[in-house]
Amino acid sequence: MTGAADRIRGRPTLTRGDVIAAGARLLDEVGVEGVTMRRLAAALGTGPATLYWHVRDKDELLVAILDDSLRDVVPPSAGPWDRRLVDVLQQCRVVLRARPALVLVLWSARWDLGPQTLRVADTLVGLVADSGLPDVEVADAYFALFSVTLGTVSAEVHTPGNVYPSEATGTATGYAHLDRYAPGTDPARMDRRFDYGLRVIIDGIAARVAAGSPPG
Amino acid sequence: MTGAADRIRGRPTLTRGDVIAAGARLLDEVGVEGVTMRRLAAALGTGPATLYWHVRDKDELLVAILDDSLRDVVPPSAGPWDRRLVDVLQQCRVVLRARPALVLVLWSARWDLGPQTLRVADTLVGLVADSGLPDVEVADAYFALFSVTLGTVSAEVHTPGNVYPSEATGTATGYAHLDRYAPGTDPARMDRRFDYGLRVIIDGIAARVAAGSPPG
DNA sequence: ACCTGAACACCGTTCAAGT
DNA sequence: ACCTGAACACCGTTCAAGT
Repeated sequence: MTGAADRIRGRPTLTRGDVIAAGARLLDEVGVEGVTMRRLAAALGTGPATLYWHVRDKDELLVAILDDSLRDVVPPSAGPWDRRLVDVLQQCRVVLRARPALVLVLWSARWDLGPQTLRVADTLVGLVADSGLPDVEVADAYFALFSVTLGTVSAEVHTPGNVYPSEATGTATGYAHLDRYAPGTDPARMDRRFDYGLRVIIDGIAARVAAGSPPG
Repeated sequence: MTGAADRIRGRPTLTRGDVIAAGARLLDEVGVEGVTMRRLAAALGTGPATLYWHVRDKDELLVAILDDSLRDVVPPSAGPWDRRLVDVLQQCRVVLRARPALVLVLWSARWDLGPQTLRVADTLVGLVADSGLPDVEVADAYFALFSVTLGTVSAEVHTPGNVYPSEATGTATGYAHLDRYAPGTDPARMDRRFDYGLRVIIDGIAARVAAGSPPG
């Protein structure tokens, strides 16, 4: 009784790929907290126990969905290192914003991630290295860029349309600097803020490279 | 029947402060995933329903614990803006590393946070403003520093002793840049990485300020 | 004002048993 | 090899009822 034979009749055998694809679809439909082993099973017309034949646990499922999502990230083949870097990180942001649950998977920073995830990470680290930074600094600089990218997604996803109180009410809140510089996280601002974050880090990298050896 | 009168006898009345303090203690003892309304109730010798008289829900409890934890963060009273900034962020890192569940609360970036949390945020934004950056850029630069701080805690807390495979096994993994630049997240490395992340952003800020008007 | 018991509507995971 | 039902050991939250 192979899956293929089954698929010819009305009773298709579930594959690991089916489970992951359905998981991704569920993530898109019901959001972060809606993804449940039981709900996923129901969407596949089976019981929760069945899923555990195809994936070890919920965490492995999320790692697999992340990997599948990153398949579409394709680095540009030409251009200066910083433009290519920003381009790839922008693609990552788009992918992660659509499936915010995956941010937590990436934060855990284990290295038993899928091949697509590692491919993207490898690409990014390579582009940072192209800056001319000393070898020991490459991973550290990569981490800063990575943090800003995941941070942007985290901030914009949890509370869309999130304006700092003094802007909304027009009255001061008693926190002078917050009132003045308005660190809200509404979508329009996060677009600018993401680009700015990457830019300021890239400027910092360029300054170090230009200085020849690391200052301060 | 006031709380004070009760406390004189053996039957002290529970206060909101008691619940929050016990919550913080539980967080320290059992870690992120161990903090449960039911477990917290048990630690206080009562049932879960009782807690809901003192806090609206679990989220409000975590916001309150975060705020209480940040009470100890005290900005240095003198020194150049960048040294003070790094000092405060380092204190934040220490507090958050002890209670990693709170990182998620901060990422959600709502503004109905406690007074201590807003005080620390206000201080940090003020210090960034002291750099001389144009007003519109202050919140953006703050966000980059904030991201690296929370990112560092996230990465080091989820998987302590997390070395990239090629370092552990001595064999290449097929990802050339990852193999070469070894982006592991073990504690010793995260110490350096945190400082580096802040440094590279501060250098970027300084470069912008020096340039007079923002480049690129 | 403050607390309680009991319930509602869920979770992730395991495991013996089926085909 | 793959699936199932039923159970285990939990969750957060609500609510009528008690003192």
